Amino acid sequence: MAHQETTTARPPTRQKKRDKVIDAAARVFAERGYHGASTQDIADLLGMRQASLYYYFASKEAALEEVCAVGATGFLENAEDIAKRDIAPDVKLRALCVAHTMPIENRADYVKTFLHERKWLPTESRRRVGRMSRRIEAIFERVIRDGIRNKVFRNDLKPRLAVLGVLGMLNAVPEWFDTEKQSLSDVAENLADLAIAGLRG
Amino acid sequence: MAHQETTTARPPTRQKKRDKVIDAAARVFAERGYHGASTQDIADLLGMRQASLYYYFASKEAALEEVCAVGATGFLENAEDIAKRDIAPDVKLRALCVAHTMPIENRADYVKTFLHERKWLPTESRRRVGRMSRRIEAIFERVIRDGIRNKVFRNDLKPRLAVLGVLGMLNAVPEWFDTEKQSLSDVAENLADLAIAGLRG
Amino acid sequence: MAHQETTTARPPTRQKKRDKVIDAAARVFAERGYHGASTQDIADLLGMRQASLYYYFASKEAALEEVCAVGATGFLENAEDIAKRDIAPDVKLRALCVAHTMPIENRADYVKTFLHERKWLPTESRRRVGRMSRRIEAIFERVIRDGIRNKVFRNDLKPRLAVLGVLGMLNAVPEWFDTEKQSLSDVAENLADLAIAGLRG
Amino acid sequence: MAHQETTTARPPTRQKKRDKVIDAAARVFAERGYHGASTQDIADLLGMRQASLYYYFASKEAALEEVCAVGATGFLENAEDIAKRDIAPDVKLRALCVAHTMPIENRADYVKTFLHERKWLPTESRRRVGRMSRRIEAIFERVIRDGIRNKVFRNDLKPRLAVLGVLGMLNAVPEWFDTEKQSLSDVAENLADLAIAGLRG
DNA sequence: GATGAATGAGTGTTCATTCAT
DNA sequence: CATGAATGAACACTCATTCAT
Repeated sequence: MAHQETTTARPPTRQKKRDKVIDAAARVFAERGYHGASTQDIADLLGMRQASLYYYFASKEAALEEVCAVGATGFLENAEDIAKRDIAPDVKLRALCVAHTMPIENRADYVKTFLHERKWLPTESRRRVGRMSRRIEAIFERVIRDGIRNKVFRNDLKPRLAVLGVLGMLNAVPEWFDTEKQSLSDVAENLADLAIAGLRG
Repeated sequence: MAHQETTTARPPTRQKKRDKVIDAAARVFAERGYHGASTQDIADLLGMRQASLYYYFASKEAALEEVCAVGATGFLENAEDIAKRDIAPDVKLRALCVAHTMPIENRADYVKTFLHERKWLPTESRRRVGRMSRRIEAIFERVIRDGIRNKVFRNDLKPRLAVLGVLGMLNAVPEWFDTEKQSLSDVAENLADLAIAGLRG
Repeated sequence: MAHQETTTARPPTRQKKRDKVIDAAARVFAERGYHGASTQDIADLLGMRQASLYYYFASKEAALEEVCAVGATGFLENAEDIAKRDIAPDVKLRALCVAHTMPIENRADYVKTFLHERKWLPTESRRRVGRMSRRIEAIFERVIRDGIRNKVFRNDLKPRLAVLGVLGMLNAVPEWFDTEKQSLSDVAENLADLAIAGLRG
Repeated sequence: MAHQETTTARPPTRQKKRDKVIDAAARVFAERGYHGASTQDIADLLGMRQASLYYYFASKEAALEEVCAVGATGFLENAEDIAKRDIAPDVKLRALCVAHTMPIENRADYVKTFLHERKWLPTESRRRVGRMSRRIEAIFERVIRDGIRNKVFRNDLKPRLAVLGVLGMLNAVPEWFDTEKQSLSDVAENLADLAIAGLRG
């Protein structure tokens, strides 16, 4: 598997290699922060020379944007999928909460980078990534408003604030979660309980 | 602790100036992140030359530790004060939540730096600051356990997880809070409601 | 000389493409200077990949030499042609001056590169190109000496100095000449007037 | 003289050192061209580390602008001085020509850099330097127009073109002038003769 | 107290060139 | 013919830190 690169199968190689480079960038950005990470660190992780990275991305900033975009997309796709379902607001919110923790396991580095490092992006790309963030928040806000209207949630809630509270709670997970000590789905269910109970009042 | 040598000593001047330097460091670390901040940035903010900073702190890392310590202390002092009171667990938790948001307004830069940048401290000092973090968490955990025992909170709660959920929610506040658009005490009360309702179930 | 191998050979395609490559190099060298030009710039102009250029020239330096040689040849051929004619020195000088400005219009990039960038050639090829320069100067010097002998020009002239003066004046043209604002032949006649009047005294 | 730096005299040291740095930059830019020159080359010439240069200038571009400005000023000051004199146009033009060659001897590196490298300056500073160039040309143009009006010069002259011709001739001097083989003032007089004779017709 | 001067190490990035395909 | 991939060397520039004054 490791050295099939030279096999007859050509198509995968190119994109696969690029993915590996972005993977390495995500890992290094997640571990050391954007400014604390050097392109040399990324190259080391790949066993490449630093200059060779520039064959795969135009700049460190471009790599950061790509990593952040992947991180945001991980959240968004799940959320948009669930948003479409025709289910009760509290059930939907639980699904959203659980889904929101999932990328933390299989895309941890992308998620961490998206959450903590996107602020260092240059204005232009920060806005692009910011738009994705707002779409995620909008999905949560909609389900909360629906819940209030349906009397599933308290009517003294401030929806925007509730969103920020719930997402704050969920987004903190990658900072303390440890695969070896906990089951992510357990954690997710427990936090969803907390959130839903909090909104029901 | 290390730098209290001059605290009680000569009047204001010496210490006052030192505080301003640390203030500037806190501001710059909060705004640009530890690795994104240069000592030049700090000097600029003070109208000093970069080299002069070293009269006030031994290294950039030392400045970071001091800022983080102040940030943590802001949380800790309030929390320990409340912990001692003899009040019902839910009332106490509300007080803790509200108190935990307070430093966000008057010590925003220290708090942000403590929350986001302490991870870049060298092992030794990271541990020192980490110990303070754990004391804060311990205070929250105790009140939650008390609440469960007193049947004020649900008994299916996992206390540690609940703590991390609540603190995640609260610690996210500085990322989105905007003094000009909201009242911090309103926000604090609303989030406390969310937390307590979440734990009551 | 070196690259005439393919000249008379197979029809256009091969040589034509090669000419385009050298054309692009000339343009880029003229616009950005040899050191400020990258092979990538040349490739961009051709819609090629950078690596493909090396099929057409052995190195950036080799391309520079070729461009310079073409530039020098443009001057030389005209001058040698005129030198052979049996006409009065002042008439001949006028013809030389006018001819010397011609390549500025149809070979501007080659001429500019020859004039300004040949100094960056490695010793060996710089000498080859330098020899052509000196042949051009020699032609001008001969006609001036003839003019002095024939009393068409002042006899207090220092021929070498006069050559350098006249050529300095003419070689500066590409720096300020603008096809859209002036007619090159007008300019040429006027400068020739200046030169001849200067030599006549 | 070389190692008086440590003597009791303080004032000179600071500015003197800065001047030496710019001197070195001028020399390196003149010899290798802006793009062919590395800041390392400049540092080597000074026996400094490359990083230390940045204590004296903000960027390579800033150094280039400063060198060019000095080069232009060398021309301008002389020319403006002469322009004010109340003398016949042909006499004045001779003085201008002679003066224009002077900086070639004592400020050769600055002059060469101004003439050949100013085109690589970023737009903003290129304009600043360009304005100085135009002031020089304007002084030459004025004296030529005066000469035409006074019938000292031919009335079929195109003043702008004549300026460019004369300046082209003079500005080429640094490319071939060799202190050891010629006397600059001889050269200057001879070229002035050429110019004036050319304009008289 | 504060600073001017300097520096070593490292930063992201560019570039001419090579070579297997 | 042409290119994708890679690289070593160099590049301008930044930075935390030091130290004599």
